[in-house]
Amino acid sequence: MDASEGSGRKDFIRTIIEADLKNHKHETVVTRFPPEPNGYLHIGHAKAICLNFNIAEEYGGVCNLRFDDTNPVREEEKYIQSIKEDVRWLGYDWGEREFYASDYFERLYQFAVKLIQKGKAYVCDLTAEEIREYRGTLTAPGRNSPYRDRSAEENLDLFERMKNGEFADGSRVLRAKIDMASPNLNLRDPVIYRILRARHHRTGDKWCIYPTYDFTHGQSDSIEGITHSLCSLEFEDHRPLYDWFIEQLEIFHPQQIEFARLNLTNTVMSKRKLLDLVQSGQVDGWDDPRMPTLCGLRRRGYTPEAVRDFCSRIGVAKRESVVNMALLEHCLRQDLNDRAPRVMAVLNPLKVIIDNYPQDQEETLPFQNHPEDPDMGSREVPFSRVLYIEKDDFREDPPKKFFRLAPGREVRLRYAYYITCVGVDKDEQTGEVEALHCTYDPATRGGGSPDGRKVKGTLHWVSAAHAAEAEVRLYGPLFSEPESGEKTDKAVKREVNPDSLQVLTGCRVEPSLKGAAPGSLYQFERIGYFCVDVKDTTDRLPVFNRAVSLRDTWARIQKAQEPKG
RNA sequence: UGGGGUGUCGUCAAGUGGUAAGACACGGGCCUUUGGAGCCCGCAUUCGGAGGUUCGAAUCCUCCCACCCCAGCCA
Repeated sequence: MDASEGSGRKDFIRTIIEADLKNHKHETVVTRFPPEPNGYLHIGHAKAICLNFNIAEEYGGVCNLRFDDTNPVREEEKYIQSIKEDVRWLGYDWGEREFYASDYFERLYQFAVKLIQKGKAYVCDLTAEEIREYRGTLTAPGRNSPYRDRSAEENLDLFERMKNGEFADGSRVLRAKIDMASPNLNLRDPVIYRILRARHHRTGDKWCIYPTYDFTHGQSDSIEGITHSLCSLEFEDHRPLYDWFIEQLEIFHPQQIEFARLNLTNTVMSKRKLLDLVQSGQVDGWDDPRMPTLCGLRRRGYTPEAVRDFCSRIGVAKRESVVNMALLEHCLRQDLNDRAPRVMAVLNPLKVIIDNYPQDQEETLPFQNHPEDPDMGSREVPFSRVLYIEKDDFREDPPKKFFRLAPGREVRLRYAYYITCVGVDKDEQTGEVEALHCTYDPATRGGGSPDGRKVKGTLHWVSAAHAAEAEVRLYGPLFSEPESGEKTDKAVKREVNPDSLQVLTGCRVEPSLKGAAPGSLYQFERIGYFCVDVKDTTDRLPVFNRAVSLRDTWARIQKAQEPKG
């Protein structure tokens, strides 16, 4: 694998792990991906998933899937299903190693009891507001709770009664007894258990007290024998607390290593902001193809291979960064270039009549499914007198470097014939071009020229009488500005990019696309990669989502030609 | 004004005292029955800043600056 080959391309986490293995600090590697089942996974999670699962595989270890389900009011079974589906889709298999923090509730309770017995935890009757007030500030130390010095016996009794449901929700908490003057706020007697009468999706009504995340995560890692607990930067401050629990409890000590989470240009990554987009109706649900969610990317046409390639290319480090969306798109193009069958589709049809092609004649022409991969075979595509080409492929008054069709100009129809534009039909009122008249050269059948003459352009086309109708959805960046406001709240309030979705109706696709399987991927030649939409495609009308466009050199030339202003 | 982090090309990112990898993007060329793909070339005399140590520093020392995280009974 990558980690063992190459010299300079190992990230700091793998460097640490290799040292630990070499020193025999650990003989094996156990990692985990620990999502909270309260939302859908996005590309940022994919970074963590790939990191944890790949490391386990590279070093001959294992990776657990563990749901950190310690807050029943926010978590739901449906998220567990979607998370499992997404991890599986990415191509990872956790085998039997599917765990739940809630499976450890009994043990966690015993851990808490142990802390109380050691005089390291106490039941506190302060209200939430009072606790906050007693905590102090960033610069001022906190004050001890008046309940801090209760005896172990009293604490044990109270804690048991908390568990037994004798007290009202929120009336008391169990706190670790550490140091109210610590400059690290996490060490100022943090709450480790709260009373919460909420039905848990897995343990039902068995518990009315729940451990906090801080009291759960590290110990769950310990219980599972996680050697390297990889998490995001914001937990750096919590590490001393987790270490304190582990030491007090005298249990296996996993090593936490923090890395920077993924940010991407022109989108947002936080669950809250994504939820805002969904709830405000600015997008069409979690799997809207514009969303950076895994279900959104999947529906858009992203492949797990492309996502994994992306995750391996972005690297892992501690500095916070924003990766350019162009890299993600590049990964998809690279993957799909090899695998997507090529087809013809005309998004904005312009009628072309081949004047010298016999009225009632039609024929079939062989097309390669992939010009660089003969193994993908070929197909027959019908040709006839009336065709459609792309509106953009004709200019009555062509600018410099425009290689496509124009009056008097000859171009090649892909795999078909050379045609020359001999006339333009226009609407008398508007002057809009309605159809083109062309002549074809029968000697160029298949697209080659026996006399060796060259044409500068090759156009895609469909036969009007044979083509199928389709709806095509073109997607652009969710937000128009690169810094999409991972940092500021107003960013989400800003509307999504008005050009993020463009729906094209009346598109014409070659007949082989009739009945294309939902989810299947194609390259529309000269346009981009498209995925048959799994939700809205019907028997009568296929819907195609543009996963990513092809690199468009002409667009760049045009842009360069634009008068600057 | 407390604590914890981070600062290397437009964007990611290697480099850990021996004289700045790679990728994306960008620019140029070749090739081409996708203006696609592929191929070739170019792209940081410089590593947040200023001093210092050293024959030699992005790497060590000092000071300074900028940015991020922390005051949930969220995770």
